[in-house]
Amino acid sequence: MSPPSKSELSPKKRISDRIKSDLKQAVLDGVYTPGDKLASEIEIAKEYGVSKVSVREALSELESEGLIVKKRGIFGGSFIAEPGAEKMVDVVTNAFLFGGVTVTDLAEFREILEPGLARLAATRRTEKDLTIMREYIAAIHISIEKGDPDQTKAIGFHKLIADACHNRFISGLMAALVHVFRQVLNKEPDLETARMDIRFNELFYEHIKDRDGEKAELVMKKHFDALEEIIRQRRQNGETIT
Amino acid sequence: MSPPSKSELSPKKRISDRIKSDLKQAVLDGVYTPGDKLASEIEIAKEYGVSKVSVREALSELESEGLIVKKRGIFGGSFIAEPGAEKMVDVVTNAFLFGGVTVTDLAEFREILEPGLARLAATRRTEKDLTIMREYIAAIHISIEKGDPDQTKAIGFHKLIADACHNRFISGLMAALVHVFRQVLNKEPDLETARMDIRFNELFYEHIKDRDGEKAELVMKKHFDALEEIIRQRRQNGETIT
DNA sequence: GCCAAACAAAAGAACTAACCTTTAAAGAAC
DNA sequence: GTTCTTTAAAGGTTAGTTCTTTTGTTTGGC
Repeated sequence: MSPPSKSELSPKKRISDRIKSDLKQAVLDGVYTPGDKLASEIEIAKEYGVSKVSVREALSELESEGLIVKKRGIFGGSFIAEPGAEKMVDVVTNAFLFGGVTVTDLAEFREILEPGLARLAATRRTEKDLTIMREYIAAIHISIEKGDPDQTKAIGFHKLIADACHNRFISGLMAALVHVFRQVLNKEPDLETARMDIRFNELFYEHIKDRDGEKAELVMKKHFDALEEIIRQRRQNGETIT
Repeated sequence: MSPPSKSELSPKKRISDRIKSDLKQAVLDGVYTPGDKLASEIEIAKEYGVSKVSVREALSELESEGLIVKKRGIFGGSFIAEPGAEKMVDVVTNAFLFGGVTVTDLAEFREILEPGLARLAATRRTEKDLTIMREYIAAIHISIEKGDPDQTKAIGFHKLIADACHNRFISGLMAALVHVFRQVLNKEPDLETARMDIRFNELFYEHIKDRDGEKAELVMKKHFDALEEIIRQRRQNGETIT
């Protein structure tokens, strides 16, 4: 019983699908640009000769996909979303939560990717990137002194490194990964790990400041090795890790 | 699931949002597992005391997010989607098309990531992975002999390498990237490039077969260097690249 | 007996025609 | 000038109904 080669004939598309792809194509064709306001639901319905409900279905799906933003009230409507890979966060989160992806998968991925990002960030970083990193490190120091070493904060530094690459895809992807890890991570204050992380961050900052991609990459590798060691120890202590 | 940052107070959630998050939570809680059939739209509507239009809106969005699959006809209904990061393809495509991501961004990302994948694949690959790669190479050879060196096929090998890592996230991500590049790539037959690609693929296959991660990584790096050189030459010839 | 055509029923897809809620501009009251 | 109230447009929701798809079952012809 061979599954009929995926999509053979017409799975009888919904009209909402037609509206959706029309609108996507219109954006690609430059008919709409971010911020543009679409016609109202009723107008679109008339235009297509369909009911308002079908239009709503299309628009709702487009919104859940991050392509448009809906606003209520007078002078509300549907607007083409501003560029930005924010929705990547949700999708990666979904892929993780519902797509059979494990934390181990994600950790492995990061271990492969991030040393390379470190190297790139060192060559691309601007003064502004450095400033943001400095401020971030200072904030973590304060939280450590307060005795509240929020472990979910340390990981945020990795997003800053990604941002310093000045590559929108990389920034979006890392934002998503950081988001997932924050949800999953052990939230109990752990001074020892926090101190290790901050030392890494500071060391890393120096190499990035010096535009030393080689060392930045190496430090990142060592950082992941250290994390791996911690995980291994915890596993031995019987802690379960997804 | 969206980060509560942006929105401060109650942007007066829609009821479809409540149904959506309820269902997501139910899946996370293990109430439903992949393949499970949900109650019919009418039943869910009664259960929540809302209209079935609202339920449809929720379910349509969930389907567009890849969480459920809807089937029509008797014995149809809504079913929890099988795990698999297929939807990642659409999201990454969207991030690229509508999120201000350029082909250059993606190429850069691949250049950073894939050498690492090559190394991992060499250590993880199974006999089955090798068989699939062999068959793929053979198919490309045939297409070259036919004088139809489909350039979009060569890139498919990168997906096989990713699959050999046996990491669902990596597989999903590479599927998405390959998909985008296939849409963007020059589709004109180019025998020279095709021959170069196939040589790379064969070389790569050997290293993976020998479980030589070191060499596999190196070959991948060189492959990207070569591609970069081609791009640079084309740019000098005045071709525009997104 | 066997296979094809017709039928039946469940569930999603779509429509109609209302009414409710939100929201920000604009005007009124102070 | 500031604050309160009005108001209209657009999205959000509802109820009831009808259309379409799909697959198991039945029927009928051979």
